[in-house]
Amino acid sequence: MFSVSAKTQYAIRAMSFLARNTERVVSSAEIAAAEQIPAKYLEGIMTSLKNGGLVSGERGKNGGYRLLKAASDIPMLQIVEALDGSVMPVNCVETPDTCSLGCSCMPRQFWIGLKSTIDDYLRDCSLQDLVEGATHAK
Amino acid sequence: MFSVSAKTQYAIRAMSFLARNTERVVSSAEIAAAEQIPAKYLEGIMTSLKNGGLVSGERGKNGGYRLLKAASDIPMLQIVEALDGSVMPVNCVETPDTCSLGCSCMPRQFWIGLKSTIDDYLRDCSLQDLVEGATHAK
DNA sequence: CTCAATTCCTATCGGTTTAGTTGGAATATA
DNA sequence: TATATTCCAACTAAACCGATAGGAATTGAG
Ligand code: FES
Ligand code: FES
Repeated sequence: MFSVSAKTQYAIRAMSFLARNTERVVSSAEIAAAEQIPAKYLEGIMTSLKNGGLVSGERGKNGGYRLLKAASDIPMLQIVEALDGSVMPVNCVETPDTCSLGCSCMPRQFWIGLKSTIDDYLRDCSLQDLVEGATHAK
Repeated sequence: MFSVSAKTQYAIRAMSFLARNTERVVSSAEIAAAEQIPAKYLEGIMTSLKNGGLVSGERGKNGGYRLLKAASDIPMLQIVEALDGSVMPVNCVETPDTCSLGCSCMPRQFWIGLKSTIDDYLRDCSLQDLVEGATHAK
């Protein structure tokens, strides 16, 4: 339960690779090779990261990607949301009318609390923290 | 992302119904009607809850289910795990050799931290808390 | 200008999971 | 015996996921 998609895991590895190579532009193919990610699959992931405002994509020969911000300014939450959308235990957290038992039923607060707990954890950890291995030392 | 299955949501509603009717034995059909859950589907869910040691199932006419413990002694985590298995962001949290980049790579600690954050939240909230609506007031 | 390297877009595919149904066996009560 | 119930197993339709395929658009190098 609550499993993280392969896509998101790939994205994190790719981002961490970029964080370790900030001085240059890195091609999707190079990342794929280094991090053992299916090359064609990674292309789509990189586009999502770009659309999420996390990396810049430079097309054409010698093109590639680079981080748009310092790794310490990139909360893990942002990476996760760029790929899988926002953390959302149940639909009715955002749209209460989705619940078949009517708006704001009992469990709703419980899910809202869970969402904010997860969000907080993911927000408090930056890409830099992850790269340094200090992921849980807040 | 991190969405909760319909099965688990149904299970929680069913459990909360039982928590509000502790004095008697309640049939699966009655729960289904009250909580608007597909009756036949709920049967399977109730069996899982029974196998998880949360409810007792009494067969035959006038049979049904009841909570095996006081609602205040049932952490939400236990309900969730009875249905969807344990909270597990990525495989390698349990089995490190699953990681294609070798054991205990960088992101691993990050996922372990996330898992324990989620587990803690789900453990600290009891079925009783949920029924009372005091889900996040720890 | 041409070629190669690259991002970017769209479609498709096989596999797995999920939500739900069907049908019925076992069990208990009256 | 009839009925209400849990319990068990197979099945289905739809959605989702990881991955692949093919190619258009863009850019730099020669
Ligand atoms: S408002 Fe979400 S379960 Fe009712
Ligand atoms: S040990 Fe899990 S991603 Fe490497």
